[in-house]
Amino acid sequence: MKRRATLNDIAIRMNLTKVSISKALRDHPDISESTKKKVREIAEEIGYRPNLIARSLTSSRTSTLGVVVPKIAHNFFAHVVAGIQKYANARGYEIVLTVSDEDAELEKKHIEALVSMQVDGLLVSVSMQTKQTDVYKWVKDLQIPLVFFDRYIPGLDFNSVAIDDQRAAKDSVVELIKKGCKKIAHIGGYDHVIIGQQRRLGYEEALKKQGIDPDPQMIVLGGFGEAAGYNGFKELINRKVEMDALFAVTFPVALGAYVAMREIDSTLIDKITVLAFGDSGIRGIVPYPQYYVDQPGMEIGQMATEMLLKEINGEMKPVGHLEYIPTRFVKTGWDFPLLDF
Amino acid sequence: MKRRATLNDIAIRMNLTKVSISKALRDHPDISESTKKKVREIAEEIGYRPNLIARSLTSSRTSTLGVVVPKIAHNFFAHVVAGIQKYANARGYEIVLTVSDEDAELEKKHIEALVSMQVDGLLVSVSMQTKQTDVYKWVKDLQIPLVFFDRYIPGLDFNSVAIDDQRAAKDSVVELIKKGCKKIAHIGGYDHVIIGQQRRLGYEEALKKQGIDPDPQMIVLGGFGEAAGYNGFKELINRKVEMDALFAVTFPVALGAYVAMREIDSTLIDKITVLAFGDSGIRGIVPYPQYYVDQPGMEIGQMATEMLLKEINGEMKPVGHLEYIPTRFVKTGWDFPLLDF
DNA sequence: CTGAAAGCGCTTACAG
DNA sequence: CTGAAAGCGCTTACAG
Repeated sequence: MKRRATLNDIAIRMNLTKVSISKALRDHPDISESTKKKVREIAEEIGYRPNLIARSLTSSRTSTLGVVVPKIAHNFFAHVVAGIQKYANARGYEIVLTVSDEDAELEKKHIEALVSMQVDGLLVSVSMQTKQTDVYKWVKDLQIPLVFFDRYIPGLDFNSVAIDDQRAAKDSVVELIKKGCKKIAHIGGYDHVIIGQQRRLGYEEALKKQGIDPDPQMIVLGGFGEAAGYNGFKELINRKVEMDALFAVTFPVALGAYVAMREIDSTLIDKITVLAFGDSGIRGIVPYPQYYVDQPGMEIGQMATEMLLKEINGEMKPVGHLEYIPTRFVKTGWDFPLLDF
Repeated sequence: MKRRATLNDIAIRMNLTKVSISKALRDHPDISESTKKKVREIAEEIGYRPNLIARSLTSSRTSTLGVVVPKIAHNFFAHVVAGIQKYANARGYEIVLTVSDEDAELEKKHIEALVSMQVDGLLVSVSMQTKQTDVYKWVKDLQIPLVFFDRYIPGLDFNSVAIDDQRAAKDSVVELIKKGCKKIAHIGGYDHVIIGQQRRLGYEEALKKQGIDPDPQMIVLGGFGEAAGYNGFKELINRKVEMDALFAVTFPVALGAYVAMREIDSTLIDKITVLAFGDSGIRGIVPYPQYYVDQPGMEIGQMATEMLLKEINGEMKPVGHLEYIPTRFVKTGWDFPLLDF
């Protein structure tokens, strides 16, 4: 095995000390151009790469960001991570990615591990189960920059980036009403999960604004996944609710509802106009759901990273600022730009 | 700011040296149970967490794996990363995730950065443009364990995990023929990209096996994205090719083909049986493509990580072994287990 | 423009 | 069972 080259290897060959080599390589003004040139040549020749671990120990910076997501194999979070990567890499940071799998305990462990790794900052989207905030208070004590994205914990003075769920829900449901839908049911998440609550509130607000009294019979709460959508739709049918439209809290919920419709009476699929939060991730061959709220994952990731780097560089303070990224109300259509990978 | 606690802080409080504290915390047999207990209590009390950077510098292990993927916001790679995470975390490793964006230069830079970070091993899926193998030879020289997944470079003696593209293509096309399809066109990738070549070869092999002579007119090569599918299908129509089935090299290619069909004559959508590599990632409301080859991303990620850890632990040698993960030929259907997030 | 000294927080190997 | 010594590869702060 080739032992990895160190500063000293270059120093010996040049009859200098490692201090000078270190400076030369970092383009420090102390060193003459001719020396720098020579150093770079030899470094190249022997394949020298700085040991970032050693550098981090002295500089107390790792140029590394810790990320915690609830899931990675989900279209939305995959896009957020893509946005984080893009922004961070362009600025010389690498990403340590961890997945909590919606488990508050795992989330805590990952944050502790990332702090132990001395990441320069943290980007986290909390799991749906997270109620304890001890870890976050500990992170705050240590003054480690942290920015929440998508799912945040209010009241801890961390900055956050998210979409304005309540407003997006309200505006979209208003659009639906304007397009002629009169009886809009809602299959929602849970009220103890912030996005579930806000989307339900937005839905009710929209109805009221349009002079419709929200009917508790038309609302089913129960989760964010396919099963929740399936069970929710069956429950609406059990209750003999009449509807011409359905507002689903997430795309998987809409999907579950479609499965239920197909089971009950497949003509319902074209009779009920569905609005869901989140893109299916596939366009062009599926005309359902008819409308959706586009959640710009990339932009959320980029903005969160931008804010985090500002905190790291002392250009921004953690003051509990919540930055909203605008969403779009989209009709599922056939014309869209073709992507070439 | 609370300065982070170090071994020495505990040592001073206990009138011991940091060496003993280090041993106690690592449960070294040298230390008495009572001392260990006391050390752990104080560590807990003052919120001590080991500085992994310092530990890595002495132990020359980081418990960190470097990952390079061409894309992250793609269903398949997101699943691979999920599999890597799951397996690695369970064994005490963290993941540094990088994205090459299909750019060979970026891929190289990321690998260099990961090596500088002293990762214990590398998991990489090469970009489609990668032709230069210098970096990989350099990694080999340094004896850093590396396992390729999905997209590999043969001939460098690294182990790899992938699906058997040729065989999966062949078996699936044979199935299609058995189901009655007689004129199967193919929209393929490029021959210089290994998966493109293998899938085309499998397609031709299947036809021959079933006594059909492959017709070059029925094959269009041109990429792996939506645009390639769109243009490919138009080209087939230009050539006045008659077909009752289409084998698309990827799901996006199938999607692009569907867009073209809708433009040309939407009844084609039900007349042409489409087989694609890769799941749409959404089930239940889309009956298209009618068949697909399921690529088990999770399992690929897990197996690659398992092999990498074996190399790191000296239980496996890099000998150019290529491990195939089985795929499944699936009919797109309505019944599937409902996921609850 | 170059270098000697000190240290980052930890572990390893050796001694008692 | 406990500790003194040395060092991982680098950077910082100071001196010349």
